Amino acid sequence: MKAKAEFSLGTKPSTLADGVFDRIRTAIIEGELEPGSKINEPQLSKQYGISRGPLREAIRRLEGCKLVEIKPNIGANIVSLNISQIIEIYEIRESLEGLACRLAATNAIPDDCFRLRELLTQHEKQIQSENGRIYYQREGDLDFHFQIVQLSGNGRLFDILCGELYHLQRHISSAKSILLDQLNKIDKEYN
Amino acid sequence: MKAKAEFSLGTKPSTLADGVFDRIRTAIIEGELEPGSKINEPQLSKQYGISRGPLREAIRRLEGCKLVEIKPNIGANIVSLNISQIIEIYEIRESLEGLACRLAATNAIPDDCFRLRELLTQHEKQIQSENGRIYYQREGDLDFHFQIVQLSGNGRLFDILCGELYHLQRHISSAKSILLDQLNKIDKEYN
DNA sequence: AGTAATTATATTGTCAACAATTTAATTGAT
DNA sequence: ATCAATTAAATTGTTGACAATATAATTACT
Repeated sequence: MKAKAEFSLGTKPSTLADGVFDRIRTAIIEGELEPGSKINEPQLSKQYGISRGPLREAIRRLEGCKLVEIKPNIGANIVSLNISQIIEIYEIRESLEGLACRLAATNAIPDDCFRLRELLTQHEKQIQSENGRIYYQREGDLDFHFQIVQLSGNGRLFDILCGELYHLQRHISSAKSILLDQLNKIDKEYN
Repeated sequence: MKAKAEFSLGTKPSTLADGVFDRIRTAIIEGELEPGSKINEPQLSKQYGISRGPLREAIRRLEGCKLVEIKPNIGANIVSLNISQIIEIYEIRESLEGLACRLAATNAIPDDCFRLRELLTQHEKQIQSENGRIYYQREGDLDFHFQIVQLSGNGRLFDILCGELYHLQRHISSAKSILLDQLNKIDKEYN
């Protein structure tokens, strides 16, 4: 009887906390929120037009993805990885993607192999056309790995790699490209 | 000037959310909260004497550890693993503990090796005395693995194994022992 | 009686206000 | 002027109330 149902098409109805979680996550991954910077709850809640309650829940979910670090009574900071921490991630990827490949190899049917090969050639083309520069910071790089992990059939492996490590990977990449941009600017100024 | 500082010794002052997170986590791991059961926020908040705000944050942290699963507008359930999911965890442990061993082997100094050996003999004794029954459901089982992961020097590896997989491991073990207890009871009734 | 619709209850989601703590600014002393 | 102590501001932590949604119970109908 009531006048509701304004939305109807494609808009997922999940909670505010989940929605803002997604938005902040991409903001972190894209480098929009600077690594190491502090999260200001009043500011962010105003920016996203929600209350601090759901925002704090979103931050706790981000903590679960290892994208922010929360210190009691002090606040949350966007994660910032030093070189040794990046190496740590690569060590784990090295191990887990080996596992993923092994499992995928036993699961894949011919059609899967075909699509993988197709993806590879497609990526190759992209690398050639962009001279390899932009490619690695976009999601494209991880597509191939992503597919293999999915073929492994191990859901938890998927969670760890695709739900955590790959995000950090992209976070690193964008942080790296931002640094490169800054270096380029400095170069220009001093020329 | 004010009369405060009632606590003084050993009581960590962190937030309510963190405290209740710890308590619920051990409750889950110990099997006190039945796998698959629903989390009732009003009930739990009353039980732990806190408001629903920090409780919800604790639940979100538990989600990060993969100990509960949250469905929007429905609620959180204690995680319940079927056999194939347990196998998934073992596959990952197999891979990551291999990595941990490799790294630990390059880092360990003679003293570390000595302590590891000591731990092993100690565990062996415990297994003999308890006939191997109680041992595996206690933390003791994971001590040795825990030490090796620490020696690996890879902090993120530590997080994944000790912060998530080992907890689930203990969760599984206690769930298993509870099932065994129930079977024993049934056996007795029918004797 | 069985099932669909409707009402009632309970639970989750969200908000705004208050308390506690930390950080910044100000004051005062050496 | 420098540094410590004190006050002020801002931020985090917590709570209780209200809105929205889902579950349970009741009623009405075939």
